[in-house]
Amino acid sequence: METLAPPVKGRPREFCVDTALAAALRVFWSKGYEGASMSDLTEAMGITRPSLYAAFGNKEALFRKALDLYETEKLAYVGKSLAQPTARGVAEHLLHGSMENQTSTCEPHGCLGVISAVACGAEAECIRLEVVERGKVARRALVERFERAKTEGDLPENVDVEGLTSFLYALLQGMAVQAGAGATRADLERMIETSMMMWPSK
Amino acid sequence: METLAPPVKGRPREFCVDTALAAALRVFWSKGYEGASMSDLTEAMGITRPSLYAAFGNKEALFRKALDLYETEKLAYVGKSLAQPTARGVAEHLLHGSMENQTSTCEPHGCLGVISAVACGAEAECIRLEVVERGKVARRALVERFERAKTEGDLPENVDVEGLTSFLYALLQGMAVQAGAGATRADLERMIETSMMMWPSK
DNA sequence: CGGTTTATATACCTCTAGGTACAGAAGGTG
DNA sequence: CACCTTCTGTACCTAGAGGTATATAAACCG
Repeated sequence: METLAPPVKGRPREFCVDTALAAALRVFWSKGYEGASMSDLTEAMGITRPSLYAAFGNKEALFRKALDLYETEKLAYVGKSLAQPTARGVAEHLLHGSMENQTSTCEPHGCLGVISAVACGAEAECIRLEVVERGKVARRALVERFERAKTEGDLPENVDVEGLTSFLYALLQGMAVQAGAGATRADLERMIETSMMMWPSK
Repeated sequence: METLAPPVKGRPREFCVDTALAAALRVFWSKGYEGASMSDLTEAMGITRPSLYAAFGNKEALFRKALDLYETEKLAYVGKSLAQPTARGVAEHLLHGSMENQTSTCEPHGCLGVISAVACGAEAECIRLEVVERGKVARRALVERFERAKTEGDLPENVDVEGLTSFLYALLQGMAVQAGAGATRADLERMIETSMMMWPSK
């Protein structure tokens, strides 16, 4: 852990960096990178502007740290999903995990990744590229998992793994859009159930 | 048509409103409502700022007109899709039409509706609501079409129509996200083919 | 205690956003 | 021709964006 040897020189900061970052994440999550203004952020984080800059660098660096936090904390279910014994289990776990993540009553709806991957202004372009890139990494893991499933015999031979991955990804992304637009958990449950009824079985 | 009785008083305008609107649509389509600045718009439309305001009102009104144009011109395939004889045909036609619309070589990728339905700043909130609302209208048409399909016997009795509609909608939305993130037409073709292999049949 | 270091708070910077005032140009009409 | 109406172009407005200079406050060290 990084809690070793805290440089205790100088005036101690009056806020908790992790708490403030969590607050920033919630703002980005609900408004997107560009939609979140520095004033929104400082207000939600309960700190002043110079404190924010001193602790996090600038808006872009803050966003990246929030994105890291989102991945490690809110997307933890992805790792568990990939570890499911069957391809069907992977898909099911992923869809349910995503649904829970996106329809929590105490956190913003929708998906930070999807919100950020959709184009907005020009200044956000490099942010967009980074988010898309992170998404591609996860996608590759999914492709490999399904290829393994094929060799293990729990996916039919004639299934196009790339196509199936894009399909599942589309469901996840679509779910994020719908959750952001106000779909309820029950709505998404029905969607998932219908989807899983169609999932290819051997 | 509205070409009747053009008020020929005063200095004639030096640009074509329809052409300018089409240019504005392309800007909104690629950058979203907030991402498109007035300077982006005037430059693409080839007119000055006061001309834009005189002809279209303001940014929001311009966007709504662009959205109308998008629906009537770029989403014409939706009507044709709903007219397909079978539920499977409807889904297939919709997916292919959407793919073509979103991966044209001469127009922006992705879907204006999805870009605009994803949250950004606070000023865009009412725009977002309008776009979401328009999406719901189309969704209802799809639900009705699938209910008809069920009575006509080309969808299995046990299919949850709402769930199936959310499912198809998710695919369309996911496709838009992927197209915006750089997916090629070939990528989407494979996704569609895989999806249609799973489509419920009687 | 004074000196050093780091955090806070106020007040400010520049730049761009959406939007507009106003003077001039281009057409019809008497 | 003068006159009225509408469009065009420059130049401007206000508000808010991201970011920072500076003075002060709070801890340590010697």
